[in-house]
Amino acid sequence: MPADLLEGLNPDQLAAVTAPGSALVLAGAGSGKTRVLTTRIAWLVQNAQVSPMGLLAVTFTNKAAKEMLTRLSAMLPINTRGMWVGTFHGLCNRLLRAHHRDAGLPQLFQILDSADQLSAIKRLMKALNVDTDKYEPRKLQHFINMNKEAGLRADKVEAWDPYTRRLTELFGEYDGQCHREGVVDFAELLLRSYELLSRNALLREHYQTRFRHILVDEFQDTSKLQYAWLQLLAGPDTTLFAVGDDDQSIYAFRGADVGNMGVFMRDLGIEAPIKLTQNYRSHSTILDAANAVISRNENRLGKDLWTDAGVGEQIRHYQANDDREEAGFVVEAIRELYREGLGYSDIAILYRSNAQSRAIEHALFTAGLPYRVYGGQRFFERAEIKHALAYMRLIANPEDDNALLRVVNFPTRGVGARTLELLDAAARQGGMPLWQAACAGGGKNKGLAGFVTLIEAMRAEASDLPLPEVAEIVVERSGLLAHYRAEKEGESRIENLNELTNAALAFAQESDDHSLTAFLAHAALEAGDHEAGASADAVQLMTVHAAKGLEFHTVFITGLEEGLFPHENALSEVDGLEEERRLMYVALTRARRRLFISHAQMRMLHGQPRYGLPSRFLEEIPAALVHSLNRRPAAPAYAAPAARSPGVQPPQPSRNLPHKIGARVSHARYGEGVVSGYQGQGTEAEIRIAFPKVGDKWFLLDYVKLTAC
DNA sequence: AACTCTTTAGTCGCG
DNA sequence: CTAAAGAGTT
Repeated sequence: MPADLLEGLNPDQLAAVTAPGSALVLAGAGSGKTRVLTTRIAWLVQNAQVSPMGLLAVTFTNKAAKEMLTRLSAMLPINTRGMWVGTFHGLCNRLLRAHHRDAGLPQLFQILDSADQLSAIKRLMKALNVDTDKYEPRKLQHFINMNKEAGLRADKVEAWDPYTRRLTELFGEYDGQCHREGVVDFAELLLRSYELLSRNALLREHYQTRFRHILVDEFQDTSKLQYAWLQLLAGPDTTLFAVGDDDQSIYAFRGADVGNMGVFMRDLGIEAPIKLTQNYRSHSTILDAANAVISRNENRLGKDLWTDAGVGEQIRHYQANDDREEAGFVVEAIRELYREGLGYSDIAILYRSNAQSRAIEHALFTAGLPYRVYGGQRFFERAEIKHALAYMRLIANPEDDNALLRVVNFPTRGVGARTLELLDAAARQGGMPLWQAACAGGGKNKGLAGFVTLIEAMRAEASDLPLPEVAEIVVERSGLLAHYRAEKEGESRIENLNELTNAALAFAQESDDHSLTAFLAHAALEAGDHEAGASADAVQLMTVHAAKGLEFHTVFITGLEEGLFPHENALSEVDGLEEERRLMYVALTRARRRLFISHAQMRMLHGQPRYGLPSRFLEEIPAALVHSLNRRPAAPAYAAPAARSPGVQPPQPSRNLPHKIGARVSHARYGEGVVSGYQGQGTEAEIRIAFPKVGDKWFLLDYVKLTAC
């Protein structure tokens, strides 16, 4: 009954769920966003008689898509089969597989993840004899992806200077190589399916009539291209329902464009967004702090979170002398919380950058407290798994040069650099893939011939077997298992290889397409949460970015120092500070009940001491909401460095000059020298040292390691 | 081909 | 400092 469905919704949530036309929902942190989204889908099916076939819901992460489906099947008796629910990339993949001919792709096109893409780019640059000092592969990768995300192919990029012109040329060459090899990178999935829909009117109209309702989660994270893609899918009679929070937009650096929210309202003639401001997560002290901080931003649609859950505890602030002491404080506080009966997994420790986790991990480890660090290497990105997948890719398509190069000599079988050089030359001469060249001239090199035989044998053996057995055969026959058995530290790698069989098994059960290609696409699109011990009771360590969407009883926000949080690199970017502030807003709103914030006056960063002022975000939290845990009111935070280098004018307050001009210092490579000057600001700051033998040298102050002598 | 030494770079990171 | 990639050596 629909009545049940809508029970317990607040008036704003109800308005969102039952919105008659297109709507933009401004959903604050903890305001029941996912519930609104799933309830609306259920309501559309039950009440508005919309067929599941006519629904498309798109999210950013596989996790969110999965959760939506799980909740939905709990709400609805009917099956969710006909619905299109998934990530942008997942849905584009689906579209391109279904219409691969129209999209100009081979039926079994492979998906390159970012690492694959980078190695493809390196290979291309090598083949074209590009100077990789002048044109860095990573830069080119970024250039390509940024342009594709803006919807631009190489022939559409406007390049005014020779450097950009060359990059654009290489972009074109790269797309040519991808086309020849039948591979598609992540950005290409989107661009290609956008182009498919925009060129093919028949196809476009088919989907436009099919999808009556399109729902978008985390709309503030959509890029320009993703928005354009959505517009193509939405026909004149399609209702669009977008949910997002401009205050939680923290992914501008990877193409997200909050401006889409305003554009969306204008395009669809929406007068005002539906605002969900009642928060069901935190006490009001936490929300007041978050509201106060975010209110300093100028570019926002504007909303304040509120709750009827009560005031709650004050926020606790701790000022540490250094990062070790900060970590020690966190450990002590956690012990206390545990004694009070809190589970470890109810506690999260957040930091701005990954490098900060080391000190905290060390303290937790020494104290014997269980912890789990989020966002390490993902399952399908581990070297041994990528090796196994490369063999599987070769079974599916031996002309996959990327895959061949990855494993042609792994485990080693006597195919060295020289052999590869010859192979490459032969392939280029004949204008064919490496595999064909290897087959043709295979007799010359014993190892290479063995490789060809091996792959062919594996292909033959695997042809009629179910997916999990194919995985098993690949792992065994390729010699990977034997190789890692012989290795001293190969234990966990062998476990992972066995886990691959499990992953294939799980995939075969969940998906209705059991093909090898489908599994490979799955591996590329879902880097995988196959992590061991994920369910254990452990303190959760993660970056603020990784914490988005999660909530914890108790949250520690560490490293609240100028230059770190807000990060100095962000300050030089347009709207950088506002994005950092949104990041702080996300961090604050993760806490349900108890919030600790801390900063250190000194911290070791890249092996160098760094003195930081307390973050401005600390001052932006109203003092009445904060309780200081330092016995004495903290001394001015910036006393130590000034005292350390008397007489030296710091170029900026957040850095001290570690050595006086004229001081004798020692450098690991050049030996002893005399400090002769400074220049530059921020990360550019350099120190000049006169060495007796090599003369004057400039070093970046951030990285150089010097000892006084 | 395997191993070791040197060099380099370092914000955040979904698919 | 540290991890990873590249260069150089045996």
